[in-house]
Amino acid sequence: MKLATWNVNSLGVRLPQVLDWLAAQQASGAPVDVLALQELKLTDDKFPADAFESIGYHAQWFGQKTYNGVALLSRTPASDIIKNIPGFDDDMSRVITGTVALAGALAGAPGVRVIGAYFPNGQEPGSDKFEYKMEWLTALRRWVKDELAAYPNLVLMGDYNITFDEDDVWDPVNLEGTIHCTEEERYHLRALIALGLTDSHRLFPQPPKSYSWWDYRDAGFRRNRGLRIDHILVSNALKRQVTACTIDKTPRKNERPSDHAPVVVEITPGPAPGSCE
DNA sequence: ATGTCACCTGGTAGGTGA
Repeated sequence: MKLATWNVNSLGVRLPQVLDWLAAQQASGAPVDVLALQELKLTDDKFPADAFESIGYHAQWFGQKTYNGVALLSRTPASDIIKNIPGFDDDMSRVITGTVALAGALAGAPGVRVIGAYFPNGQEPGSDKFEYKMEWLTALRRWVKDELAAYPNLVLMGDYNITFDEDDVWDPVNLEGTIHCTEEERYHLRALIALGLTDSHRLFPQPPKSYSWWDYRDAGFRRNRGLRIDHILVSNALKRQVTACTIDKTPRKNERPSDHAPVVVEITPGPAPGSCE
């Protein structure tokens, strides 16, 4: 089972690239089962559900004019949809959650709870937007704790706008303490991990200087001046079944690319707990 | 050393957010 997250920086602009990418994955023999999209930048009435349906995907979406906006695409329908963080009043569309069947699992096995999220950017430490980011992170953690208790198979993926540590930063010395790299943000990221989640990326050997975002300015991608801010966190129940995690830089080489690359995990259901190996 | 993109409003650019 393949799950992915991609901040497309305007689905209106990037739709052809998303369709192409999904088709290429399909052609490779390992189609994406679930894709979380961020920064749709379009209202719900403009969401191209037909285009996704025509290539075999169900969609759930939560749009917003100009900014934000998230969606979940899945090859089987998602159920129990939640938009944003329950109990946290927010006028931005940042989170969409649903349950999908665990492909390859035995019939009747519990599905996977998938949370797709576009974390606040935060602009700069000390700003109002940074304060909002901190409050949002606190609310997210409180809610994810409850979701984990209800759904042991859980994936939290999206654009976190936070690096874990210097390995996620192209210039850790000069960017220390700047947005995406502050101790306050990283505290919240570690606190999510402490709920019982694992960073899929670090379960496997990865190329050095692996990033998921490169600034459009200053030829950031060509010079690999990037940050790893897009993450796929998996619950402990799923961790043993994660068999791969990669950042696919291919779409970043397109004409008019998003500034983010998709991050992809493979989950291969093992034997049911208690069964003989 | 330098270097962007997308979207809005309200216009034939400027502002905002990232």
